[in-house]
Amino acid sequence: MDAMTTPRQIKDTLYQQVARVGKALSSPKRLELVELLCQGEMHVEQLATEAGISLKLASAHLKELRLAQLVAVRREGRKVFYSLVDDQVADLWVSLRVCAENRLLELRSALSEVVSHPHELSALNGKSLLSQARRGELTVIDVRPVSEYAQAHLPYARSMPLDELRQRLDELPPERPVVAYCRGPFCLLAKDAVALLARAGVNATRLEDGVAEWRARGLPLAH
Amino acid sequence: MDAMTTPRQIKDTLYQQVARVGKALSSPKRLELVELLCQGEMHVEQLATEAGISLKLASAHLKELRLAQLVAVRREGRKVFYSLVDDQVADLWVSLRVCAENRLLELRSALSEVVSHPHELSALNGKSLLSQARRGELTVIDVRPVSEYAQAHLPYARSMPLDELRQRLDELPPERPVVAYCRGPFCLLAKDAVALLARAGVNATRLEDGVAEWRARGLPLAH
DNA sequence: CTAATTATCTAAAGAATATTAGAATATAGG
DNA sequence: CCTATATTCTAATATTCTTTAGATAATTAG
Repeated sequence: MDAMTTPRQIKDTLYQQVARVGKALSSPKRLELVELLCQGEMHVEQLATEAGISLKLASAHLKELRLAQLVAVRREGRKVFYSLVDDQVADLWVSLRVCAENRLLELRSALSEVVSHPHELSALNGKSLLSQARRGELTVIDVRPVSEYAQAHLPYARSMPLDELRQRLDELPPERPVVAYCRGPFCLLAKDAVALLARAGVNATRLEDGVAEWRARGLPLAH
Repeated sequence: MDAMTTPRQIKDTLYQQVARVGKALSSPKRLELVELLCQGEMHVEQLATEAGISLKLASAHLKELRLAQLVAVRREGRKVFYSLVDDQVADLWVSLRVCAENRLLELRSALSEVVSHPHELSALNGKSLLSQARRGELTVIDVRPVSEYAQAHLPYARSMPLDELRQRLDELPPERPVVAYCRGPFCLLAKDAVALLARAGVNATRLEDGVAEWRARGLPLAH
């Protein structure tokens, strides 16, 4: 079998290989796993729970991602941790999502249920948000689980996981606007946080970006 | 049917929509069609011939791309022309390819048969190539079919399709190095052109970039 | 109108994928 | 060594995707 001799065979091989990556990104559940991994490394059970699927199915999907070389595995005791191979994969996810958003109307209407309503911080003012946070003119809170905050977060952000937020309201500097962010535009945590804060009388807005979007814009992260 | 109420349902819808784009990019043949469309609009028969598939199959794949909103259709007489919806799609293709190249060893070894051997112009020196071409220190030739050159090409490039090259060797300024490019790293045209030129005693090198890669680098194109 | 060209649609076979359940493997702790 | 835990592997089924062939539709030329 002397494969790979004709131009056609060479080309077929090339596109086939790229399609392996495309195929890895062709399943909704796998995309959700990739987005979770953009937040940092997680073990299989965490991933399965967050994505709302069985541990076995999560394992199968992660295997696919591993075959496409998009994720790396690390065993620690009984737990197996997955992580993105590098930031390029996170960027690819962001590009794919943005491309889909810009094109598919159905996606936009579904997204409107998450982002819902106006006065979200448009993604563009990242730098001004950064300088306002630095000057202490507003409080940036990261409402994801602490483990994700610990791996990477926006500069000047403090960790206030959604499920602790209610009890920790007094930690917020009074009379100062709050900006909450979570895993990205598809994540519901920040939306819930903003609703909770609003009910408590706090002036709160949501930043749609998560760490992956932030980094894809070329903005710095803290660790 | 009051779908789309629970958070889980909303999320599923979102990832499903993005997966539609991922799925469109999960087939080798569709990727090849996308790369061809990066060169400009083409009708179905052209696409089928270039990709080495039947007209029917090409039509079916193009339908998939249309459903994912990646391509647009235009009818002109009996011919149906397809084109990329916008440059963002071309950028996505380039990102996907680069991501795959950086990750999959098999792809790199297959690619080495196309790019083969050393002294290719590394992609990075695009700007210096541009200024050398402007000063007339080297001749840049576009060896793709004229129709593709006509839609977009590198600045200072002249059209010298591969199948006319042999007869038109005398058009090349003598004693000046030639740089040939084609549709991108996966395309064989420029490689063949360089081989042909070398046999004719011309100092020729290949530029791996095609117009999509060139534009994705933020460099200007001519029309 | 008819014939020829170009492309899409429909249907069907075969290949590949998603999902689930049960068995197997690796590790930690007793 | 034995047990519990965390995960992967295997096998099976339902679904979806790719590909081909035949029928159909749209357009142009005569």
